[in-house]
Amino acid sequence: MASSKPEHAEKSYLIRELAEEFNVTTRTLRFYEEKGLLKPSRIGATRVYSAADRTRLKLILRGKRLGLSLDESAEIILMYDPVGTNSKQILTLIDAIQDKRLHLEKQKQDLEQTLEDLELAEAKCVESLKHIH
Amino acid sequence: MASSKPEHAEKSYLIRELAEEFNVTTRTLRFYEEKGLLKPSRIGATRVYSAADRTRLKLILRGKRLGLSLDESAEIILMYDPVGTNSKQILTLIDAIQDKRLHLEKQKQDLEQTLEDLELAEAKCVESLKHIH
DNA sequence: TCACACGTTGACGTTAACGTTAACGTAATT
DNA sequence: AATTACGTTAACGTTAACGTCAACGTGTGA
Repeated sequence: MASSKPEHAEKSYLIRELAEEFNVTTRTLRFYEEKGLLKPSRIGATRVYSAADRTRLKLILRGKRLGLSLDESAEIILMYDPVGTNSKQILTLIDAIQDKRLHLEKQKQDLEQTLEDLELAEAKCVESLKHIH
Repeated sequence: MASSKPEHAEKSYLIRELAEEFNVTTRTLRFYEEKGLLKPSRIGATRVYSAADRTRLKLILRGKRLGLSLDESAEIILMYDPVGTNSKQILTLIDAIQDKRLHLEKQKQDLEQTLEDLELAEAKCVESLKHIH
């Protein structure tokens, strides 16, 4: 085989492709890059996103749906892959993770409470419908 | 008893009290009022918040912790007490409630996924600590 | 060759949710 | 009477997360 292409090259994406897939604008992707959340490589000037970039984007957007700021999402993403091999740094990281988890657990409670309330509200609506007729 | 005070007057609050209890600034409370989220009564010029106001504030802040905008929280709060006696309006409301519930259910999934991820990240950290020593 | 679709980098505009400052009134202490 | 502590309105400032130009380069099919 004379081809110079590696057999298992990782999938890569152009800015437009990623934007369409996740339903964000290209401006958004460039903005995330400015903030250091994505670091696509380049071919000439045009950005080329790796599978890892895609995953990070996914996580960012998931964070957004949770109401997290971009910085908070960035923090969390950093927690996912081990940065420091130093044991002191790891301990710090564990602390941070536990903090975040506590916060999210609280959020989960709020969420469940709100869902309950809405369920109740809906039931009341249905009930009042019965009595109208 | 010659007292003119009703025996079971509802509890009321000054702006400072509410602000301190919920750890927000008085500016925030006034801002919420501008947006129509709170409607304290007045004694002269100074605001007097009722128990109902307090509850609404609680709901607003719960919404914030979920990442909702003030407008979204306002919507939800409106869902809690029946506005329209009209059956068409009630049907519309039920729809809106179901929409919101769907959205929150999605958010709950995101949240649980993130919690799982963090749990895993923490476990990895703990593990790597073992191998350092 | 020329339009056209796609990419790029600035740079200014916009909205939400308050913060901050100014300028003032009022009620209780000192 | 003066200070202190609280309240008020009005208005401008700030930050985050993009939107929206403008001005330009690049490849490709008619």
